[in-house]
Amino acid sequence: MQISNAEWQVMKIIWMKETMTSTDLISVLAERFSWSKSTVQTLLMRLVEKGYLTREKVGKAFYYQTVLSQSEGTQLMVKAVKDKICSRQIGLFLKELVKESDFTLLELEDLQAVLEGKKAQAVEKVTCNCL
Amino acid sequence: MQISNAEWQVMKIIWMKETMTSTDLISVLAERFSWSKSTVQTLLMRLVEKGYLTREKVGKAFYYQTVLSQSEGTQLMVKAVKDKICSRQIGLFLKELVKESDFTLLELEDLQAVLEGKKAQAVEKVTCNCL
DNA sequence: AAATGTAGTTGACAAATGTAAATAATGCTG
DNA sequence: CAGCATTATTTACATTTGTCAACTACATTT
Repeated sequence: MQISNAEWQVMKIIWMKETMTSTDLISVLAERFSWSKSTVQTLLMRLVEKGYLTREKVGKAFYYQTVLSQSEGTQLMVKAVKDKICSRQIGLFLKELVKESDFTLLELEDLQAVLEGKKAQAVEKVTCNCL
Repeated sequence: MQISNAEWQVMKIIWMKETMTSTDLISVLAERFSWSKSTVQTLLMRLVEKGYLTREKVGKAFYYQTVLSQSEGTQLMVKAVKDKICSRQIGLFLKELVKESDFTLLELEDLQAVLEGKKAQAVEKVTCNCL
């Protein structure tokens, strides 16, 4: 079961805060996308049904927390990308994404190290995975 | 207008070959996903309507070619990812994607260079773009 | 020309997604 | 406790997406 575009936005916010009440979510998302409260509730409902969130009642309001961790979410995104673009485009994809993003020095070094490690398994020519 | 999952699969194939007849597409996609010919035709039709493909009749069959180039497609994917995951996760995302992919030595060096260049703009802490 | 094959067009339909109004339930306040 | 305010549930509906079968038009073969 997939996480839709709108649902990703909800997940992102909750990951930021660990746990949140629907009221908070509603106000954040109304701010960011002018979604109505019903819209947010629907999205929350669906995410719970899909098993990506749980909620528990504390007082009058529900508190939502993620079942899927943020890094698991990131993994899913990795899979989705690998599924949609040709393996030969991954290099370009990475390059563009790097260009358009910010990193700490630590991250950059970490990534460089990973790339360095990859050199041992460097390939003559990347095999296309879509033919 | 978005490119759906199934539509990406079609685009991928056409990008591989520059131009293809629906018959070829149908056989490739039947092979890969057991889609029926109608399914493929529908997808082609939708992609043409969305303006991502054009077609021209040569003899009895249509030849489909992309309007959106493959690298433009990759750019779209970059945007989509940036939109869906928090900027703080990009580092992890890249790392995982690199781990799970193959590269030529040239690509690896190219990427390392890009990262090297990024160091000049390294940031103390990546700012979260979703709060 | 009639029959047969090929390719393309229409129409369909269920599920998923985006979006929200209306209604109900629950807890707080006077 | 009655009424108000707040929060949650139901219902709704238009689009988009995944999947096709049925039907039509064009080309080819007896």
